[in-house]
Amino acid sequence: MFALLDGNNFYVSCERVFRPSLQGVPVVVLSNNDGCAIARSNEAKALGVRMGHPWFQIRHLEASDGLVALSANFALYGDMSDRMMSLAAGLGPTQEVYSIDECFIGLDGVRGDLTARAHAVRSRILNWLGLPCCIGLGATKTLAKLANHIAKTAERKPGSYPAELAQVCDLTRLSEDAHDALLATTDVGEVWGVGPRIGAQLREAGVRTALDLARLDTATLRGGWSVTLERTARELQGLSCIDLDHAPQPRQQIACTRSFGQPVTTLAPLIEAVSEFTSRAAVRLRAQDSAAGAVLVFVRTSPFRKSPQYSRSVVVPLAHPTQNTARLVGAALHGLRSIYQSGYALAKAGVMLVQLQACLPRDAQAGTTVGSVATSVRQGEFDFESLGSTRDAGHLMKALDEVNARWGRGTLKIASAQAQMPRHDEVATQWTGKQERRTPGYTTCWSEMPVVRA
DNA sequence: TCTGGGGTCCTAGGACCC
DNA sequence: TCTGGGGTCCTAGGACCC
Repeated sequence: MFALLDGNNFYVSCERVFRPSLQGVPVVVLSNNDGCAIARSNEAKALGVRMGHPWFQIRHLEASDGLVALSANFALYGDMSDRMMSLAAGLGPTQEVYSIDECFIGLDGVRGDLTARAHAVRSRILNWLGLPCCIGLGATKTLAKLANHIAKTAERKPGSYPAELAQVCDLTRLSEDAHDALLATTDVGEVWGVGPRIGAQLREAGVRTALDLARLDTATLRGGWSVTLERTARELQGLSCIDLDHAPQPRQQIACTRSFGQPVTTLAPLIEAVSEFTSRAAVRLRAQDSAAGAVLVFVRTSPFRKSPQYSRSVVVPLAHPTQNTARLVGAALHGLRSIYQSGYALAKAGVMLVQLQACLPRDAQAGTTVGSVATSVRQGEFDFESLGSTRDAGHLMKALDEVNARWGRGTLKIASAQAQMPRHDEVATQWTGKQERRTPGYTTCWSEMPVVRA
């Protein structure tokens, strides 16, 4: 048996904790570059603002309806998330943090009234942190997700579901008939694992509700769709197929990509941006103690513009897997130069560290054999391993990460990119995304902490 | 004028092998 | 005109998630 706890309109709720005047007001939080709405208060949803709605299409609501838009403050949301997850963990013995605003809790072995327990945890999170959340309980993860959807919808749209299911919905307490009746009033597209495409296909085939999907037979599911959807249908029937993942594996790839604040037409700002993206990805690479076997770089124009389109990517293999920022940046810039072409208004670039593997012991890492060099030369791989001593680089990276953790990101930077060009402020501001509505780092920056006056 | 970022899994099809 | 069968591995693309 599982619970799914999910923060309501999470980013907006985090902002409201520190600006109570935003309660009851339509609020959206915008994505990087102030591009799209990625979180919406209930009032903003009522105005018709969709998830991912481009800001330029809804900004007129600022004047007409008092819509407030804020730039995303991920440092704040991450910190508030850590606090919420700590309190959520009190619900049961095992926890899977599924995303920044939700977690699954394994409830096996928990005695007593689980519904009451869920209400208590929900109240604690609201009282101690100021964050509203909803909790769903079900026999499987998919049913817990569905229960959470019902708990949220019952709260937000009175009359859509029985009022007693608002905030905390425990499907395991219901009779079979009541359980089925709820599934029969839930659109199939609300089921976890059913997206827009599969949802449309299912409706086309006459499968309109969660109950319809639960009752589809195996042959139809495998023939018409995939094992993934079959698993989802089993889970809806109460047969647990997806385990709690309380010890997540290291990531298989690490990406850092950004849209630019303004179109970029020259190489210099690209070099700076790609160096920065690679450095950020490398920090996360070392945090999970992995090494990358290759670096992917891409640049592209905006698909929304009529101007000439250009989109290229390249994978640069490394002679040896590494977690050294200098080598990763070297590979990334090598790739960038190979795909860069002047004459285009580039809107976005990114770096992905791929072919990740667990870091080798230091001794094995330091060894470069004649045979491996010969192989890499023959295969045309670029040997960035020769850029510096591996043994010293490990200590250097550790120092780099510690200094930046202590004094803030960017205190120490790789100079390789900047050394090749004069430093002009306009170079940086060209690729840096817009963040015109950022709130303070209330809980993550000493100088921006809220001040309470008696 | 202005349209996010970061992941995972599954499958089909091509390359290659015998 | 006529062109096997079976297997593995890899990759690109599609679909999903938040």
